[in-house]
Amino acid sequence: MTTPDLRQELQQIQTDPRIDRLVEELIGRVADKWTMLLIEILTENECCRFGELSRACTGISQKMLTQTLRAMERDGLVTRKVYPVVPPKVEYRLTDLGLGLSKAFCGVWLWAEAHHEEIAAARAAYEARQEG
Amino acid sequence: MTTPDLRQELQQIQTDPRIDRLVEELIGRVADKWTMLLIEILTENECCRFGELSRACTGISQKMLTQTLRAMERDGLVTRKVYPVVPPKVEYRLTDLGLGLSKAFCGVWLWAEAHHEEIAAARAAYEARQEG
DNA sequence: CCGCATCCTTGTGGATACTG
DNA sequence: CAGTATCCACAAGGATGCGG
Repeated sequence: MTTPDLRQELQQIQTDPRIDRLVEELIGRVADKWTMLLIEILTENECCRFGELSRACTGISQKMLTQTLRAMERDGLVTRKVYPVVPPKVEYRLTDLGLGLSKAFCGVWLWAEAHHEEIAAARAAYEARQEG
Repeated sequence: MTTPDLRQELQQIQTDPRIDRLVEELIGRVADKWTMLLIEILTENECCRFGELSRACTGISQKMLTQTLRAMERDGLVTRKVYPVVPPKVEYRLTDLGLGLSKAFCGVWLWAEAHHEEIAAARAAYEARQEG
């Protein structure tokens, strides 16, 4: 697995506390389950309608879907194109900014795919320890 | 900035829906603000006491700190070592698993550092559009 | 010093029903 | 089809006080 040392790169960034706060807030906004899933989906099929997203994003409620998409649009991660036809047609697609985030998330997905068994094991071990 | 194509790697993973659900759940667990911050902090200073973490992790409440650390311990991301002394002394440090996640998060941090201004701009533009 | 227990407030998110 | 609006349950999360 190819893992370059992004860590070093990160270490070298000047740390202005005010910017840190902004960045942390941004992380809080963007690092949530639905946002990550939607970005994944929109990376795989470049252009999606509301209903497609709704079906692809298993378990999400209409409300959360709308809400998350709005937030992403606001943050410039996706564009929302409305066609003035009946029945209505709305298309979502990632912006370059969103695509960048998608790439950044790849590492996390790969990590999760690679280690979910280890984590299940760790949990089992933890439970076992509690009982003893 | 060095960004290898992790995307391709990710694409090639076989997608068993059952595993996908596990992975998504894992993402939901791990992709939260406090977890990410604590991992950052524990990457920078390898070994931390409770109080240190409390101070380093600005804004976190005692409760959330304990809760998050427990969850991380349960998932095998950190170890918790208790010294039987008075006053009590407890040390936390990342496991190899936790360190791997730390690396995976680097990309997201870098992205956030690099683009927080763009996002602020996107938000401003969005607000402006709403008023018009 | 580390952390659990309790109370209480706020917000998150699901279900349902209704519109252009 | 693509939402908005409303209601409601539950859980997240802060504040405080106590205990090993």
